[in-house]
Amino acid sequence: MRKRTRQQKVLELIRTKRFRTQAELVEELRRRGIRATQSSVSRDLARLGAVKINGYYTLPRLVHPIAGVLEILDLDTAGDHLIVVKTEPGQASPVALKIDHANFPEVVGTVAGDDTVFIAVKDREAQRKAIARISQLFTLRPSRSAPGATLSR
Amino acid sequence: MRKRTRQQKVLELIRTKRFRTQAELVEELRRRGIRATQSSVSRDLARLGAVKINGYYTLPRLVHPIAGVLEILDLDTAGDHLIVVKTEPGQASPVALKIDHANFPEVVGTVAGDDTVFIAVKDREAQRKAIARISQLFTLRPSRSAPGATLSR
DNA sequence: CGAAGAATGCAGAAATTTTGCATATTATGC
DNA sequence: GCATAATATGCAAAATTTCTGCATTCTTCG
Repeated sequence: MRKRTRQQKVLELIRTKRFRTQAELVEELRRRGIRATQSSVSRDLARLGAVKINGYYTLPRLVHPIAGVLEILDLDTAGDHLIVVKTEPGQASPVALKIDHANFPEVVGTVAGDDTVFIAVKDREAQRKAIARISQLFTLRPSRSAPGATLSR
Repeated sequence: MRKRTRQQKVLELIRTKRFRTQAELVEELRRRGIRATQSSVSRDLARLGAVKINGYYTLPRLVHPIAGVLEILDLDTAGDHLIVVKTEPGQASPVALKIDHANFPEVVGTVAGDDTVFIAVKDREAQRKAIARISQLFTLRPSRSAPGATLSR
């Protein structure tokens, strides 16, 4: 799909460079062979949760966790029916609990280990929706690992 | 969507009447204004987890002939390779243990959280059989959520 | 207020899912 | 074992959903 690669690139770009406007991003994307419009970039940024800070687009990273707001370190998929969430050691249970409590219709069930939560979903569509919902529930604090691989959609 | 209403009707039908063949179901659906083919009904039944018991299509989750000591609250699937069982808090382990102990050939492995068990199976066929077997092992005590709500996609 | 930047309704394009047909595979009765 | 009924499935077309760009409106900030 086109959207995925573009979003991935957008992610990578705003992580490595500074962009003041969406037009600049469009320009840079084009330069890298990805044709896109401002509308799409606008929607991408929204979906990625990027915001303009000090005039530049940034992925918000919380330095200090807000009390009551749980952090997750990573969010990824395995096949169409699983979502895997990584947390700090010992945080898997509270995270799973919060997901359970949210009672999303897309979520079939969760299992928590120490720093990992497995979330079973019906199908890819449910997976997609669940990811969207879950990422709303927590603050994502990306670790040093492979950039972008886990944020896109 | 067409699929949803049809599946809903199929669900309702096999709950209220007895159907020996998919052709009968097709006929009954047609009578109620829903045009469908055997192929679709076949796929619906698979998706709904219905199985033929004693020559009639039945929803295994509505069948609990043998009363076990342990209770489960819900039994659902995610894809072809997972079965998800919900239990009361803290009951996941004993439930998983019992499943393990039963040593069903269809069950590849289980993981228990606090109130959820993931059960890995080889394929859809194994999944179906495992569901039938597992639901025999326990008493199903459905919570107050809409019946079937979790079965129809 | 005015201009630049960003968001959004909408219609067409693209991608995904569903469906029915034809047919393969499996179950059933004899 | 067959013969046959019943069910499952590969495939291409149809239906549905999602995405995209354009045009336009809404926001922001000087």
